[in-house]
Amino acid sequence: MTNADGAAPGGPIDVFARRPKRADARRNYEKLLAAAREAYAEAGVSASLEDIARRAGVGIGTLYRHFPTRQDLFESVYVDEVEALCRAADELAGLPPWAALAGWLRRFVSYAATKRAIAEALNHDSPVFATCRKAIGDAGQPLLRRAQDSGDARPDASFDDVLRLVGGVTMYPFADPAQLERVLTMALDGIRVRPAG
Amino acid sequence: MTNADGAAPGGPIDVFARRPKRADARRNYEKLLAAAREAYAEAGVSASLEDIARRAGVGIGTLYRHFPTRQDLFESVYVDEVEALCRAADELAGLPPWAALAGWLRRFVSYAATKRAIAEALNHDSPVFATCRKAIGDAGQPLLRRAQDSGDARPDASFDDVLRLVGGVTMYPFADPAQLERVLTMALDGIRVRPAG
DNA sequence: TTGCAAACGGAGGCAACCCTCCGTATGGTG
DNA sequence: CACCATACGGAGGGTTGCCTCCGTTTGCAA
Repeated sequence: MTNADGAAPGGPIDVFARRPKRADARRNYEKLLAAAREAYAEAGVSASLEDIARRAGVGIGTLYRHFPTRQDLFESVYVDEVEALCRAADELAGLPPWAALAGWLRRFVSYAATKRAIAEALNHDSPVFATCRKAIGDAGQPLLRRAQDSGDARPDASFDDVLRLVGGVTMYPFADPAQLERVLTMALDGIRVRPAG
Repeated sequence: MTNADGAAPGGPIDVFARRPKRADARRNYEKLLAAAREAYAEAGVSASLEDIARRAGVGIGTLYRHFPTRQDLFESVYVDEVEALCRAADELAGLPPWAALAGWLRRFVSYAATKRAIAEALNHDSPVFATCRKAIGDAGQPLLRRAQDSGDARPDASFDDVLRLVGGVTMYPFADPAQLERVLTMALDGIRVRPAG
């Protein structure tokens, strides 16, 4: 699923074709991505670009060369996250239907929890976001369908419904992990078909 | 529960003692609150103060006289919302346990939906927020307890758990009201005790 | 080693926002 | 009506962030 040459059609989301080739450029590119991830987690989408460059230890000019617009930087970070999420779906595919769905949704939560900022920007429409949403759907939908076919998940829930419910849960950080667990359980119970007896 | 003189102990949250007395001042005060509500809904907590003054049709100086800090303005708007929410709990008290709880939670959602900004700030600690959180608890807790006593709501859920679950649902606006309804139903189902057969 | 395309850093001009200060206007009371 | 405490508006100084531009540095291929 990961192929050596970064440009294979149908491979990872195509934004990656952009990754620079020269050694120093590439190094800075990665540093910027990491710094941005950090800054978004702390300050939300409105994190200052100059702060990001500072964190990365590069000049502001370098940031702009790699990511001409704020949106470009944001999208690149986002794409990374989405890829990880999609990979998780593959890994869970072997489990029984409900376990696979629940496991993936938990993963979804932990991804959304650290990256509040990501959710904030999901509205903005851009081809990249559209692609990513589709990628998430392709990864998660089969899990939901399977859980519905096996009678575990309620048949009237759409994939989007489920993401909204589960994604909302961790909109704000939980001080107590046990509470996250309780709330998440309630959410999953809301998705599950009620047992007959 | 609402008393004519604004300063009675145990009456509405005491921030309101601050409301100005002169007619023009009072008018501007209200215009600023309304403008801020609007701005927060559109731009989140980081809405520009100058924009708020502009919307209200008053000078920036006037804004600062009434609300010396950003926090002051924010809190005043917030307190208004919380009061409405508390009033709703009283009004619903006559219904059967589950209906009362579910009704209040729906109200809670609609309050949170328009005011994304409010949720954003729930973390910040300040005496006013603490008071408001307590007021919300005082209003809603009894509804939950009653629904738990009657066997409708799951006994292992804390009030805070419930608010998190339901509040998260509408973190992002729903284009389709029917979807909001579906998702909300799932959330409420997660809170409800599963019927025995 | 050498040469140059590619990449780097950050100064600087511009815009938005924050908040203070003060001269002007006005509601309400005597 | 006249007075003044109260309230008003917005100019202006300071800060921060955005983004462009260009002189300097560096990877790498020949």
